[in-house]
Amino acid sequence: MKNLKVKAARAGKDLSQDDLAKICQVSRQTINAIEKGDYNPSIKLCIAICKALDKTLDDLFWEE
Amino acid sequence: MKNLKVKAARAGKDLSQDDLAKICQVSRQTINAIEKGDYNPSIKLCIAICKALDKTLDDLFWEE
DNA sequence: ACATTTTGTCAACTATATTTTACATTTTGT
DNA sequence: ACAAAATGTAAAATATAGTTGACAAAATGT
Repeated sequence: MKNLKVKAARAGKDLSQDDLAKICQVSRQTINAIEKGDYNPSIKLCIAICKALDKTLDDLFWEE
Repeated sequence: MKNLKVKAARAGKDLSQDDLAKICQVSRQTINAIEKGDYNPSIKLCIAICKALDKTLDDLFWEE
């Protein structure tokens, strides 16, 4: 399932996938794959994404 | 750096590393490594640990 | 309409998380 | 003191996250 929360938070900061990738020091394809879903990123990368977007883990990656 | 939050939450549920590993369907060594630190688990595993311990990602894996 | 940026996707490669087996040390219970 | 359970740790193997390069499709701006 897609991660629309990351996509929305990124849009809210007016960043492209490439921008966010550079901030998090990963490839653009990795960010794309995370938003696309069916992916299992590392906690370090999740934290990097959260900090770049001024969100927390619960905001962007928690699921009930 | 050690993850004492996971260790404490696990103790709070009276579970051994092996117990928690079985619930999360990973090896005992993986749980041990996470508590020991210097490790970078996947978000899925972090979520499984949180649910097993009735905590959230921010509770156990967030860092300022 | 055109140029530019952004996004989606693929294949082959590299790095590293996780497993399995195994053993030593520490802790806990009686 | 003893036995059993729990923890720490290590090496070799496997699974998969993340990279790199490349190209097509879609979106955005002028």
